[in-house]
Formats: sequence, structure tokens, C-alpha cells
Amino acid sequence: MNDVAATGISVLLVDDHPIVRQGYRRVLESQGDLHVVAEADNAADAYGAFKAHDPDVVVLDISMPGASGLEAIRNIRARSPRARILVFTMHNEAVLVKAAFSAGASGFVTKSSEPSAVVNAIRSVARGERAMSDDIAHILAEDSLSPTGSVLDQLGEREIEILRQFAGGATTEEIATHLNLSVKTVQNYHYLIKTKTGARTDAQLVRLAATCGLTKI
Amino acid sequence: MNDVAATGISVLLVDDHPIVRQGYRRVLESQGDLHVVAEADNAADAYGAFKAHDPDVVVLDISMPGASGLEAIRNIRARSPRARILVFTMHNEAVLVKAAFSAGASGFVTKSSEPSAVVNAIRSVARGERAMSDDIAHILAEDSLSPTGSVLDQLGEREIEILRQFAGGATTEEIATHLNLSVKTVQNYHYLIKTKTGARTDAQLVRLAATCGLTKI
DNA sequence: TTGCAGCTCGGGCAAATTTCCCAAGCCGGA
DNA sequence: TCCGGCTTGGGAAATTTGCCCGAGCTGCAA
Repeated sequence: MNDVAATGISVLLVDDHPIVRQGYRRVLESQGDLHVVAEADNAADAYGAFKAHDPDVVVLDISMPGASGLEAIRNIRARSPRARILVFTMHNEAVLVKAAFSAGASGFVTKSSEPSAVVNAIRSVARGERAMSDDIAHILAEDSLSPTGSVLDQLGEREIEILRQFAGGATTEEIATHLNLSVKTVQNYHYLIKTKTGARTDAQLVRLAATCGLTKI
Repeated sequence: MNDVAATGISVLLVDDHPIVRQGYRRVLESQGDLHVVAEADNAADAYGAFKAHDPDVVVLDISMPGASGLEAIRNIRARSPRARILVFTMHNEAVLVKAAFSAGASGFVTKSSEPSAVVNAIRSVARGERAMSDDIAHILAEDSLSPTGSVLDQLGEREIEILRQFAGGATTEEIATHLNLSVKTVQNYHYLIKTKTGARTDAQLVRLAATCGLTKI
């Protein structure tokens, strides 16, 4: 890892939208101490870029098409346990946050955060601290207090990922392709999710995902 | 409207994520001819900002929480028919694209597009042309729809009623009972609605109903 | 160490639904 | 009158659902 104090903080940006990456890059580099040394637009490339550039911090959006971003976190951390990963996404569900941290993320900030909060989170993570935006802290706090958690708490990581894609409009085959699963498995998850959540209709599932903040409409 | 040739193109950015807005701002302003004169983070503020700054182009993400971005498009266009609105979002469902254009958008580009495609789309829209990214053009082409009318305008009264109940979470049998129809008829309507709107999954149908204000979630 | 529990992944198979194509009655407009 | 549209449903093939099953894996606890 580089000497942060002397050279600033090197950042690997992982997001599937080119213009979004370019925007972040400009925002971060305007800070002076942050340098984007590489970009990746999918989870598969993320580790390669990480290895090639050894960045101080990986800033990564977990809602990418294809393999789950959580997968990417585990992937990187498994092979480089010292990696610092800051999850940066539009999602703000407690289950997702918890999943990200237990996958090995060092921080979690939402895109609703002020830019200053984001860059400060990057600096914190680079120092080895844990970081999260205020809204995330609030959500985790509420979550830990409520005895009956969100419906989503009943769901496993895979189930949540499949629910998100399904509610986003993806077909069963598309989800199977994205996640490299058999159609049958996705169908089974679909059924399991319905029984676990009590949804009797696909429409109810979509509404559930929307009210839980898993999907935006 | 400003003199585009002399002053460049003034842009109003509407997106609910502050850092995303700031990123776009920097990308756009690095172009020289594009100037972000205002930002808004929700549909409600968008029209106020539009009126206050009279931008050449509104660049707007329709996937905002709360009120529909489509509503914002209609809102602006109803009161300022000369407004040029470029939808810029991560969604690429044919129904959404159609809904956006029939709501009065001048262009539709996805966030998967190259930054150069986005800025070119802004310039096209500023000239009064229609613009869309390549992926959107492909999706629309495959969808091969009749370019007239709002998505809901294609639907008959019965179809809209069935869509509303379906999106509200009712099963096919429940709808049949409510409306005193055979299950078969409701199934046929369900299928017809999907083909007419271009929705490929039930989830897309629910999203469509929600974005059109047919259902609230 | 063993064992249990829970997640993940998929096969199987009957029942149900979806997907299309079709027909017929009704009604309003040219 | 005829055309076009909405509404209502049948039929048959294709697909999905509902539910049950087992197997591999991981973490955790005794």
C-alpha cells in the first residue's frame, strides 16, 4: 500500500456506468489528495484492476449487472485481506448494508450523501477506519432497535439479489444468466421469496421490493 | 431561451443524488459549450428551477423517489411546451422509454452510454432534435411500436381497470371475480396489456402502472 | 471432533398459468 | 351498410408454479 500521507490516496472506481465513473473521477480528483488510478465496469474486472494497481481504496457500486457486487467484495478480500473497500450505492436497506460489511466492506455510503461526506468516507477508509454515511447509520440504528425487522431480513443474500433483479423487470432467464445459475434455481428462489414474504402475486413482490427500498420505480 | 450559438447550452440537472449531480456537472462543464445553470434533486423542485433559470435543456433522471419523473416531464411541458428534456437514467425498458417520450421528453439516454454520447445527445436536444442512445434505439426498434400516443392511451377502459387491479396485487381469479369475468378473459387481457405496452414481465407492468400514476406504491 | 442449522444450488413432476391464435357479439362512426 | 374497435371467451402448446426432494458448503456450538 502506498504511503498515504506522502502521495495521497489512490482509488479504484468500480461502477457500470461510464459517465458516472467519469463524474466521480472528476469530483474525487478535484480534492487534491484523491487520485483515481483505475476504473472497472463490472465485478469480474474489479479484482484484476485491484491487483494491477493496488489502490488504497476501492470505491464500488454493489448494484451492478451480472455478478453481485457482494461477490466482488468477497473476491477481492479473499485474495487481498488488506484491501479497503467503500461501498457506494443508491441502495439503503439495512440487510444490504449488513451483507456488505460482513462480506468485508470497510465503509458504506449512499449516493444521497453530500460529496463531502463521500470523500471523507474515502479518507476514513484509507486510514483503516470504518465509515458510513449518516443515513446508513440511522438505518442500522433503527434496524437494531426494531424487534420485528424488515421483511427483507428473512431473506438470504441470494434471495435479495434475485428479488432486486426480478422487481427491476428482469425475466427468470435473464436473472439466471446474470448470476450464472440455472433457470430452475432462479425459479425456486422466486417461489421461496414469495412464500417467505407472504406475497401471493408477482405484483405484490414488486411492491414489497419497492416499499423496502430495494427497487426504485 | 438563450442564444445557443453565442452563449453555449444551459442545462438544468435533475437527479436525486448530490454527488452524481456534481459528477455530471463537471463532465458537462468540461465540454466548454455546456453550462449547468441549476440543479434539482426531486421532481417537485424541477419545475421551479426550470422557471427560474429557463435552461436550454433539462437533463433528468426519471428514477427518483417519490413523485414520478414522468410527472415532472409532463409538469414542465404542460407549462412550457418549448422545454427540451433529456431523460438520463439507468433504466432501459421499452415501456419506460415510450412513456417518457409520450410524456414530452425530447431524448432518452442510458447511463451505460459513453460520456461523449451523452453530451452529443444534449447538443442534439438543444437544437430541437430528438435524441436517444444506441441501446435505446435498438430496444425501441425491436419493440416496433406505433409511435403515437401515451402508453396508457393504447389501452381500453377494461384493460386499464385490469392493469390497475393487477398492479395493486390482485390475482387473476380475484380480478375475474371483481369484474364478473371469466378467468380466461382476464388472462387474455393480461396478455394483451403486456403486448400493447411492450412489458416483458409482470414486474415491468407494475412499474409501468406505477410510473403512469395508475397505482401508488 | 462431531453434529446441527442454514444457505445455496438444482432435479422432478403435477397443476396452473401464460402465450398466442381464433371467433363472435356489440357499438359508434364513415 | 360496412369497417374497426372493444369486449368476451375457447383451444392448445409452451412455460411457470408449487412443493418436495437431496447434496454440498459454511459457520457455530457442544
